[in-house]
Amino acid sequence: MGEVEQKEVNVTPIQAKTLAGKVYESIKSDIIRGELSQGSKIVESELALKYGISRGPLREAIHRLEQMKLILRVPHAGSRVVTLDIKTMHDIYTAREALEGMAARLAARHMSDEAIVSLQNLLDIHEQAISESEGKAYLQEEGNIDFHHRIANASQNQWILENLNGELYQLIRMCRYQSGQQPTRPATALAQHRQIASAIEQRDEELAELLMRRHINDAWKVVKKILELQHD
Amino acid sequence: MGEVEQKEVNVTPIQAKTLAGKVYESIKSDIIRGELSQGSKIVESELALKYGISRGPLREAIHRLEQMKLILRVPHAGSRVVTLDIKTMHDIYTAREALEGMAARLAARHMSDEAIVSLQNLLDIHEQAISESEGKAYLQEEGNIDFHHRIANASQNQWILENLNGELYQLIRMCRYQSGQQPTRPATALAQHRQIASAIEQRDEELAELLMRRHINDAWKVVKKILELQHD
DNA sequence: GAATTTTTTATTGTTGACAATTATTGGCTA
DNA sequence: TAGCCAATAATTGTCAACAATAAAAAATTC
Repeated sequence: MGEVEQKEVNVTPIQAKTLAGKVYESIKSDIIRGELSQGSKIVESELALKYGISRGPLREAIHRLEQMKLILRVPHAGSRVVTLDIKTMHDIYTAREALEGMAARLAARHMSDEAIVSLQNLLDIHEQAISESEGKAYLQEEGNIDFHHRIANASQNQWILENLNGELYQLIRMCRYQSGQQPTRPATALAQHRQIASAIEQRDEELAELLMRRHINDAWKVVKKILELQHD
Repeated sequence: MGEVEQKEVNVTPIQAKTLAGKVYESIKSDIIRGELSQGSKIVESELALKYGISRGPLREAIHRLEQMKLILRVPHAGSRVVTLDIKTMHDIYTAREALEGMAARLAARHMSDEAIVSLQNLLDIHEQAISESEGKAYLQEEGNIDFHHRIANASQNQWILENLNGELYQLIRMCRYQSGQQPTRPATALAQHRQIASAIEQRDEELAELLMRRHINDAWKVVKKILELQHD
């Protein structure tokens, strides 16, 4: 038998074996894609009818969405889809800067040599994708996400991992999706990714954290401009 | 019109106006105080009977506890009280270091002059309490918590605020409570608090973050020793 | 006697009806 | 007509019974 270990990491392993879980995924998708618009009211009986389930599991789905900060709920008054204004997004990017900076530091400490090689291979593929197809925005975006996921995984910190993958990335995806952000500055981002990977390879924790924080801060500046342009 | 802005921050404003909310608070207290021991199984019907409510709101309370990472739930198999082993606590303290370090940086940027004065007054009171009553462990602990709360509030970052006050502090309180940790090194902690307050007063963001991270890292070392001593 | 299959039991997931609360509307008074 | 109060409607919170799933126990077979 091969000693190949299954690198299955618990990144929301489709625990949608229950009705509430499935509906949670559906509504989450609707919110991120903007089908349920920001700030719109959530009425339990409506959604229960729409998804063909009773109010019990739907309620549980709503609670999970509240946990993911995708909806805001006030007792006896119902719930609304979250509104991603500039202040909210700034808070999120700042928190992300802190957590992912720490994740990069931990990755420099814990990432295996093979994982580092694999990470750099990923960046090679990313570079190729950029030069070959200048329009393939989607692939570039996926590559970007993949890079950050690997750093978070390599941190081996369960709390940071869950919060990055869970709340933060989803809210960022939602913002990106609904503001129609193109894969801005792909070459610049790639260069920064290479720097970070290099710092990790050299086991330079301090530098890895510094570069990651700078990288995320740069990303925020771009997002901020887009949001300001949009909401004026 | 006075330009005085209401600085009311949403620190869990006792939204226990519903049955589920009250029972959530009760169970949370039981878990933190160890009445429901770590790793013990949670049976819905039992708890519903114990607290005199039906399974509906109890289920909601359980979901909230899961959200706060106080219990772990697996579909169709029930839920268990979380077990705070050393690895878990290390993850939590590391995440706290990242978030609260950033909070200190933001506090140095945003905290009002009056709030800074008030913060230093708090430290004076803390110092007095230490010298006067060497045994009043509880008060010292409360002062410690109060200090960190004020920093988190001053960050004006909703995400960081909610996650520090919500999940992280509660898990830390639970660990502290159940391991019977005395208010270790009160003089040292106070000195570090003064340093941090001073950095904030001087609006030195870099220093404030650095000192806060060092402070939390020191606290972790103490906790780690206690846990190692306990679980051997 | 050990292992596997089947039956039983315990626990969670789901449902629809009922109660409580809040928001809305209509009517009344100043 | 404007403002306030009461009645109504809509929505959330709660309950108890039912269905489905998974764990535990018993029985059967090799």
